[in-house]
Amino acid sequence: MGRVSDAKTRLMDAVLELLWTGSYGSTTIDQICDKAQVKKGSFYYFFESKAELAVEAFEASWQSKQAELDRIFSPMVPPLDRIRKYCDFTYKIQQDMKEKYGRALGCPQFCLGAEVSTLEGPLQKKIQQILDCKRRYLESAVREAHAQGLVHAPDPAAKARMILAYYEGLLTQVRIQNDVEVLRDTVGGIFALLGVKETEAATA
Amino acid sequence: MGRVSDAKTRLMDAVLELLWTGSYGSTTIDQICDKAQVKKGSFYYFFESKAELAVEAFEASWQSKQAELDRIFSPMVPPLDRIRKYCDFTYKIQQDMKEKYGRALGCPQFCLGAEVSTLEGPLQKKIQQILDCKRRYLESAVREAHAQGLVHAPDPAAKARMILAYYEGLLTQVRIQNDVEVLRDTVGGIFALLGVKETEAATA
DNA sequence: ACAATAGTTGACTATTTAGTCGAATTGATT
DNA sequence: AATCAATTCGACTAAATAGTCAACTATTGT
Repeated sequence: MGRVSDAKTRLMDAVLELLWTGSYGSTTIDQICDKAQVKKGSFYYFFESKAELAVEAFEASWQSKQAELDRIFSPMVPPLDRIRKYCDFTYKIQQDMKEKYGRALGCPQFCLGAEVSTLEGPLQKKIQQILDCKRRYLESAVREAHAQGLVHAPDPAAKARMILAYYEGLLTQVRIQNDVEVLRDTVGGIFALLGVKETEAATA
Repeated sequence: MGRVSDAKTRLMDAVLELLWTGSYGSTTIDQICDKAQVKKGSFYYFFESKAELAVEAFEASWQSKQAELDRIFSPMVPPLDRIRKYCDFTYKIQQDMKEKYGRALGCPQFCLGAEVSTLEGPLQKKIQQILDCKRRYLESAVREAHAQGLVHAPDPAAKARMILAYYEGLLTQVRIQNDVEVLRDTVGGIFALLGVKETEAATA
């Protein structure tokens, strides 16, 4: 019983947007409440701190993102095509955000991770966990590509780490330079890291 | 005439340390003043804001870093060796910082850039400028490696951007995971991006 | 020695931000 | 339609942070 509300969801949406378009440090609880149209009393009814809200918000948004990644990294798709699709997907998101906010925004997890990683605590843990998930998607694709003889990658986990570093590094450059075109040849770089032969790379 | 002081330098040292071990948003003017042993009145005597201090501090620290980079990227050194030396240099710094602060810290410019890039303004400009400088060091090495037939890189600027993305991405992972060993095979990844032949890579 | 200048100080105000609480309201359940 | 848990609200306090200023001090050049 009792009344129902989507205020919690609104708060989570608001914090995600504010963190992405700004930063953790620059985002205040008042700002979050304003954007979510929720009074501060209600904020503290649902969450005990900005950090706790951020953890729940990232967790929830990651859940829905995973659904898309499951499609992109489907075992039904040839492994190198998964990577191509992933790059296209990312590029589109960045374009949309630039359209929507007038600014390229990069990767929310990676940026937040860089900002809060010296604090320790549940938020930093959650970020680490999400980034590790991303790596494992890549790892599975690399492993299969290796098994199929498309690349030489006896240690797929290590290769995936390299790819993720490159990929997140590019996205952060996109944010810093406010230029989506930095992503232009993401796939090229990843394939170079994998040592994909030109002939394989050309295959659509 | 008048009295002399190194308070300005102390403030710049303090802010660099606080930004690196923490973040821009988490660093307050009071904290900076405490660490530098300078009273707030003096802070505002020298600087008009945290942002202005940060710009001057990054500029100064970059000046001294450039001296080291000029040595590492000396035209007297074979181009691929420059890259090797640069990676070693970076690895040592990260180790020292982990030793000193009990934490791996990554790249101060890149982390700060990711954090403040949506603000626009002189600080973000300064960061962009420094990162572009780094890219040009790499670019010159890539260009020469290409000229010497060590790699195929008809567009050295683009290759340098890729390398920088990978390199900064790794450093940020170092920070997020608090693990310097992520840098273990930095050179390997860079050479893969460059398409260095195994035989060339082996050359010491 | 002393004037001029560069730097220092602490005590102050103003503003922003976090966090609290009790009373009011709403809507699902019975 | 009565109940009551879930939620909302606003007005509050407390704390942290930014920023100001006039008086003070030390150093340097003449």
